[in-house]
Amino acid sequence: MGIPFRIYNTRTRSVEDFKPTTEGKVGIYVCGMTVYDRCHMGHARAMVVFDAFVRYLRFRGWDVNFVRNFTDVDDKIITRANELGEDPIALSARFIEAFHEDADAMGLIRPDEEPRVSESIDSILQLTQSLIEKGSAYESEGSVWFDVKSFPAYGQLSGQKVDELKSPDVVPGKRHPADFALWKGVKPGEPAWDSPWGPGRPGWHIECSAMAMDCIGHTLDIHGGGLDLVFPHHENEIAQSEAHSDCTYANYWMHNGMLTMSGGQKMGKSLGNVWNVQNALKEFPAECLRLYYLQSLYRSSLPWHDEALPEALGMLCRLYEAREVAESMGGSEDAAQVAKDLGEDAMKVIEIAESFESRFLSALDEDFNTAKAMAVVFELARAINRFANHKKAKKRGGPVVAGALAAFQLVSDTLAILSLDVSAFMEEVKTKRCAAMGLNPEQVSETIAARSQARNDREWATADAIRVDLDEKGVILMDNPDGTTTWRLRITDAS
RNA sequence: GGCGACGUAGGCAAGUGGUAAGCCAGAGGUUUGCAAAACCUCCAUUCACCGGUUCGAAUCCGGUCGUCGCCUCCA
Repeated sequence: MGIPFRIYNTRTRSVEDFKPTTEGKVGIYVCGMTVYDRCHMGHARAMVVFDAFVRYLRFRGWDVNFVRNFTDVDDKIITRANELGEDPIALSARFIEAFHEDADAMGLIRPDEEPRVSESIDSILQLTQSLIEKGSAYESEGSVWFDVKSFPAYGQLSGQKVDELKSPDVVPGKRHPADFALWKGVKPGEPAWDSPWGPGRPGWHIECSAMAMDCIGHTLDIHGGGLDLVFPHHENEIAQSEAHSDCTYANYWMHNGMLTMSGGQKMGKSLGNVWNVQNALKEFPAECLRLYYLQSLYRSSLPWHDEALPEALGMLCRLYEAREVAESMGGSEDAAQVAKDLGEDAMKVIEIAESFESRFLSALDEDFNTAKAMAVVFELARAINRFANHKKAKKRGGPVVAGALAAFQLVSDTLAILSLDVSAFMEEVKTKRCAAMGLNPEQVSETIAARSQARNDREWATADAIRVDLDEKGVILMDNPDGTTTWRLRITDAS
């Protein structure tokens, strides 16, 4: 069936009702990575956003065909391969493997299809041939160019006008500076495939059109990707696809915003400010990255800074702790009866839990507003904590928080946040933060045992000295009411 | 030069015509052997600036200033 939703369409610059091409189905194609290096935090935003979006769509009953490609034949790959003295296809295969490692570690669902350029050459050749036959492309010196002047609607997505583009490059054989290569004649040291125009390789944009139409059809419901791809990549995709099929190429264009650096710079390797996913995941749980991305609207630019992940981790811990508190509550009475006995804080939990699904999902239904949706989760967490202050909540509160636990499950089902077992999550946090801070968990435990002994002996001065010492190392102690001491690591840089 | 987006508290960030969600930081309090966590209270008469429309605008319109992205590979 599919519950209706609205989504911002880059082409019309407005939020629109989504209308599927086929009842109940969503065909979505997302531009994946050009695989010549590891996935970094900027790429990861796109991956997480569309991963969550697809989960949400499926949860809402849509039959989703999710396709995300690998561009494994490309100038940058060839350049990198030549630098390393490696075969380009081998190099990209290596980074596809690395991407899958990172994607799995981030908890991303695998797309239904992950086409690669190197495995789609036939389709690319057919599409190119078709464009030549239709008069939209021309061959010149072993290369084939798309004739932008033959496509009047060129620029519909980005608002660009062909003749007003900046300092076009001068390439022999091109009729118009904005014409772009569908097929590039072979050059020494580059991979090549046979074609009717001689050996060569696909151009810059043709691969996505070929793969998308292969996997989904002439008309995609949604085409996604980073905002930086709007021009020329997506513009060119539209031109070549529509010139070929005479169908609308994509009904909705959904673009995620960029990660921006605090100084206004973009994350880039030359600046030495790239955090790749592999390294981030050594220090932070995967859901921490998800929360960082999903706490803002997917199409806004998102500032990256050193405290971004620590802050997200703090938020995530807050949510998990609230869930733990709720899960630890017992009792089997009627919820309404317990609430009546325990007062308005209990009523408040029930009230927020009851309206949760509606508020949370309607936020996602309106342009996938995860920021707004997550705010409701925090409201629920606070209500639980407040309720937990009641002495009888632990014994009798279970029925009261049942709805809240269902709400957390909903968050997990749609956004894949709060999807872990609480203790497993806490353990992961401890392991990763210890590694990040260079601490030995066993040593910490021994030190804490010594302090517990001092506390038993009521030697407060000794106990406090140990606390201060550990605190300086970033270890924060929590003395529980039952006499045990648990600990966690400082995550925001307050020191 | 062209195209586009954005400018909401100390930082981040929702809100797109009806009187400012949420997170972090900060101050005070409850709790605690001391802490931590949690909870409570406080923290934007105001949404870059200037005009306009309206009973009413952060939200619509016009202008000004500023920031960013794209126009070359880019999530």
